[in-house]
Amino acid sequence: MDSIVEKQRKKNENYLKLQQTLLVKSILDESCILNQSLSLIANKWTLLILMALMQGTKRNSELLRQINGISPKMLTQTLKSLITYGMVTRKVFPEVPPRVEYALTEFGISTADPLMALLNWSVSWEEQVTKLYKETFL
Amino acid sequence: MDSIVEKQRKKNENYLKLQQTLLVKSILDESCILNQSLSLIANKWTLLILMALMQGTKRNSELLRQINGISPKMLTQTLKSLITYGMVTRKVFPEVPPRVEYALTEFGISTADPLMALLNWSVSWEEQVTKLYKETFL
DNA sequence: CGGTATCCTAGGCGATACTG
DNA sequence: CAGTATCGCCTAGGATACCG
Repeated sequence: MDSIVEKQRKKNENYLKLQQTLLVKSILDESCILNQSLSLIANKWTLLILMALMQGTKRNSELLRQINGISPKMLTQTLKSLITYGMVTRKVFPEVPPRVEYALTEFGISTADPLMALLNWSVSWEEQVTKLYKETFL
Repeated sequence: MDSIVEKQRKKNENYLKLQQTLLVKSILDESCILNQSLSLIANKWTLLILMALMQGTKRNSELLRQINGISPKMLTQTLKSLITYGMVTRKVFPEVPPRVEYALTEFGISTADPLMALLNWSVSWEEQVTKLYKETFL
């Protein structure tokens, strides 16, 4: 575990790095690289599917059961886009009844990095975030 | 700079950490903490405003000029939500003509952590991300 | 200068029903 | 089991015009 001082140092480091990056890359544009990547993963179910598949290969029905509230349509739809993104692979077994397995590609697995950072941030500001979410969206 | 081997180790670490977290926290829900925090920052202009303010205190007109494509309405609207989120402060100077300055709070600055992680990921998969973004949204 | 108010549209998302 | 097809809502976001 990092000490508090260490965490503070890291925080300022990232703050300064972002400032520098701003000067180098033109990212104050609606199609900046940050918005581009966000638009790929910031959908209602994308995260949840990625997270579920981090546990390993899963079938359609497993995902349907484990992801709370998702409909078959949205599951298929989101999986489709994840496949075209190259984040998920789809493997069909020619059996009766049919069996289809979904798994993460290397690209899909790589999303664990930003997601972990977001999770760490979310947890360290959890009270604030949850309060705001409730007030704003519920 | 980390070596390639070191980067690979870190990647697997995050992958495994996420797996473990899944077991502990119930995050396969549409109001999981990850989706909650994403819903706060994953809007079209939120990121850009946060990034712009990482450079320091700014006036309304400065933001309007620096953020490519944003309309006055969306700037005000997004700033408002950022203020209720406690990420941005608004300071009015009683002058003529009026002057208003926006700055990041500690909470706002803290978003540099997940944003930096997302930026690192975006850059290391830039070719892929940009290609997908173009195909999907343009 | 720094906002509001009003109207409008595209598309994300849901519900329901049907197929191989 | 693992999908498609259809319809329809709702709201984020844009255009435009008007205050203090």
